[in-house]
Amino acid sequence: MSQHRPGGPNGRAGGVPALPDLPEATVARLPEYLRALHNLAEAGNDTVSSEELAGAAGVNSAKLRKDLSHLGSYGTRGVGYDVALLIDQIEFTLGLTQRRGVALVGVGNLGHALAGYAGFASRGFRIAALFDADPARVGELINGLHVRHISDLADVAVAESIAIGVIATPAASAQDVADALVAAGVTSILNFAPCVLSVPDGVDVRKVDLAVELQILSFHEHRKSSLTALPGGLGGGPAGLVSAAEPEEAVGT
Amino acid sequence: MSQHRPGGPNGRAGGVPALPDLPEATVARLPEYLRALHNLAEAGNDTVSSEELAGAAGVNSAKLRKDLSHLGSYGTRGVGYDVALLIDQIEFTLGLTQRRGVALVGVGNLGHALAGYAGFASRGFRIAALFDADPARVGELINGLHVRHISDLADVAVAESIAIGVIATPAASAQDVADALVAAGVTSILNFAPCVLSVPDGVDVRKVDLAVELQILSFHEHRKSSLTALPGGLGGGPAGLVSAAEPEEAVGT
DNA sequence: TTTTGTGAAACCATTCACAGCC
DNA sequence: GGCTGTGAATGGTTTCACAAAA
Repeated sequence: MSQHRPGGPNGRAGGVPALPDLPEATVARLPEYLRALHNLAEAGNDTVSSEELAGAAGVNSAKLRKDLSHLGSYGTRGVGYDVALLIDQIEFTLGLTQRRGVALVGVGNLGHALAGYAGFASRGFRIAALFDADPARVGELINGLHVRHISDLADVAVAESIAIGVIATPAASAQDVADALVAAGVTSILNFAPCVLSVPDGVDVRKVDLAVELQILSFHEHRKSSLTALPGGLGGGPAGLVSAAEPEEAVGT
Repeated sequence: MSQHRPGGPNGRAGGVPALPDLPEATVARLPEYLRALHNLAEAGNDTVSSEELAGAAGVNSAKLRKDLSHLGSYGTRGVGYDVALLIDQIEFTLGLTQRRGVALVGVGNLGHALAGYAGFASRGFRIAALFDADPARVGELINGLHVRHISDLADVAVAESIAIGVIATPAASAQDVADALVAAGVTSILNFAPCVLSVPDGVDVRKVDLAVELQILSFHEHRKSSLTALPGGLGGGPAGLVSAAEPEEAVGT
């Protein structure tokens, strides 16, 4: 599987620059750079150095530069990066120049919150439809959208040109929902249910499991607390505030 | 890197096996194995092969075996792993044998949902206190807990022996909240606000950004749709259901 | 024979350090 | 002089393939 397509050196004249395929690790960081850049732009910065931008995104500058170099980047030596230009570059790369439609399935506790999350709209997505399997919830109005029954999924997905499905159901129904999404032509799924989904090749699934995040933190807590018992000590106490002041100003959600 | 502590084969009789430090990638997968194991146990399995367990956890078996070998694992050649034993091992490693207290700050849209999320309680955590900066919300009863003002954080953190803080506030206040958590002695933070936090050494931060997940999916959508335009084609259509049947049965949340 | 545990190989990601350009 | 872009070095992760154990 190793090599990418041979087509190679992407300095093509005309249209689309034919997406060089980026390392996954880089892709996962681009959204973070984008957020930091938007903050900088709002604060009135025209250019930014790799050092500054890296700081605002929480990475080191070498990594940032290497990441950006993969996009065939647009920096100027001795100066830095043009903020506006870089925003455009990254938004194009992430496919955010078209606002993608998202279907949210499961309007329970979490689904309800996601449906109301302003961060989606403000970062390039449009929640286009809400679904639930429970007939009692169908018709409910959430954030300006009516909840529809999941059996309507296929019709709505086409009509609203849904690209991405978000599953916020209990684990027991998640696979059925995934099957329905795939059958409706959805090829990207964000899964909040704590279970593994199986989907055909060509469909991407990303999983977010809130309890897993806590468990990972728990591991480190566990390790830290057993270290304090050790000879070397490592300074056990609550460690007075050190937090370096940050340019990061943050737009409201 | 290769070798763990020289003390090696940890069939020690008495006390704590003194945590070998695991690769981060392994730590991040243990919770997934644990979930799969709980499902298997509920389904009545006593033992499981690496192949089966890997399938249920969505990884390949070589990776699973290497991960488990880092815990000085307890498999039997020719047979597989003892499910109950492995559950204990992983729970111990993750520090889940003690139920950790969690403070949740910010009871807006998302915070509200997190406060009601049953998955936390069922997987080793106890939401011990809710906080908000908005006086209008203080006193509100959510899922059996009263919302308290954030100025009480330090007192409550000690009284309830809070180990982990969850930030579900807007980005603009997240750094202040993080500072307050750190000052109160919290050394692990799960941050849902879309911003970078700076914290002293020794404090762990994990970040979950819902919009970032969608943006990563968007990238792959973008790539897929530009590939369909290419000569090779790669089979563009919605691809009929292939989803292999899975043992995965899933406990309700 | 089945299945684990693990060296060795391959792969991917991060960091270093500096040449090249502004 | 300052800063980007990038080869080369390093370090971590995944995969392979098989010896050893039950």
